[in-house]
Amino acid sequence: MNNQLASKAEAIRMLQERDINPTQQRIVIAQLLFARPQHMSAEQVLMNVQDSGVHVSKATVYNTLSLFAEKGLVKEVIVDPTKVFYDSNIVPHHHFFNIDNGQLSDIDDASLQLQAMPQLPDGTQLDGVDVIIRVRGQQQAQA
Amino acid sequence: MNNQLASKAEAIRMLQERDINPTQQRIVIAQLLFARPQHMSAEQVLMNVQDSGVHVSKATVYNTLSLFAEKGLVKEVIVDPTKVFYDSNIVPHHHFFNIDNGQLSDIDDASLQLQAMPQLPDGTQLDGVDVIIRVRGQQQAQA
DNA sequence: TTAACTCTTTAGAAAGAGTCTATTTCCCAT
DNA sequence: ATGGGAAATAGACTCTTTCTAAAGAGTTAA
Ligand SMILES: [Mn+2]
Ligand SMILES: [Mn+2]
Ligand SMILES: [Zn+2]
Ligand SMILES: [Zn+2]
Repeated sequence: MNNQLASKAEAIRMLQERDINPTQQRIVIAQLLFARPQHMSAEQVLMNVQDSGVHVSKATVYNTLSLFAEKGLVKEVIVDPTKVFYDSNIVPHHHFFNIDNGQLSDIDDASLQLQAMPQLPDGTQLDGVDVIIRVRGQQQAQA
Repeated sequence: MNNQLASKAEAIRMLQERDINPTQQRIVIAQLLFARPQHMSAEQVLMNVQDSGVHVSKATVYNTLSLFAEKGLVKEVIVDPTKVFYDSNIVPHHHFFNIDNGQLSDIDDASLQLQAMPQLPDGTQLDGVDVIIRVRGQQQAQA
């Protein structure tokens, strides 16, 4: 249903652009994530990579996702108290989160703007703004 | 530093208003939470209640916080991947989250408005909107 | 070629938040 | 007092994430 991967060459290029040593495991995880803009949990990454025949350990998946987030290749989305989502779409945008089925989806950036940025607490700098619109309804998760 | 409790009578009244049977444990947790608007984790609630001399189990703290959330007495704030915060301020408002020290603070509601509500995904209803402004800086957590 | 070195990966143990279960306790109506 | 439903409890358990100690890969230097 979702088996397309980004090319190996493209994955390597993306890693090198961010000064990430393109190891086998990092390449295959990048090919999976950057096949298209998507939201994946660590467990989904692990299962998808293993299904593709490459052996990657759980620790490496976590290490790699953290590294990618640190280097700005993916963005962590904190919205479900039970797990972190990694977003391969790093264009600034916000999210719908369906609390009935756990589905996370992007909000068209044009359709949501903040009126103004509030003054930040003293001595702090802006890191980012996350808007989550929680919705209910639709079928339960189909996984 | 933070020992004031809401009165027992007030706590009981708040519980009864929401059709919650005012048991000993629920009353003392309510006295703690509603002493003032604040954000607490389950663990903080457990420790504070136990410090006050009342014996309450971990399971009861979780059950009670879930019940309060379900009944609308508190609001869950999902912002830190390692734990849920319970907000005793249920007036609609948004949050600053300091990723360096884990501090959660309220944004004055007047200073942050959404320009418009995007169209929701088909077949879904609005549950709520959470805006989190992540900031960096200041000392690490003082706990 | 081998040795040394650094970086990465790995299995599995460990940590921590949250949930579940079986039992006991509490509270109230009779 | 007693019976019964609701709530609380200890502690086992689950699940995500992190840590640890050891093995592997790749690179450079002799
Ligand atoms: Mn959790
Ligand atoms: Mn976690
Ligand atoms: Zn997204
Ligand atoms: Zn708040």
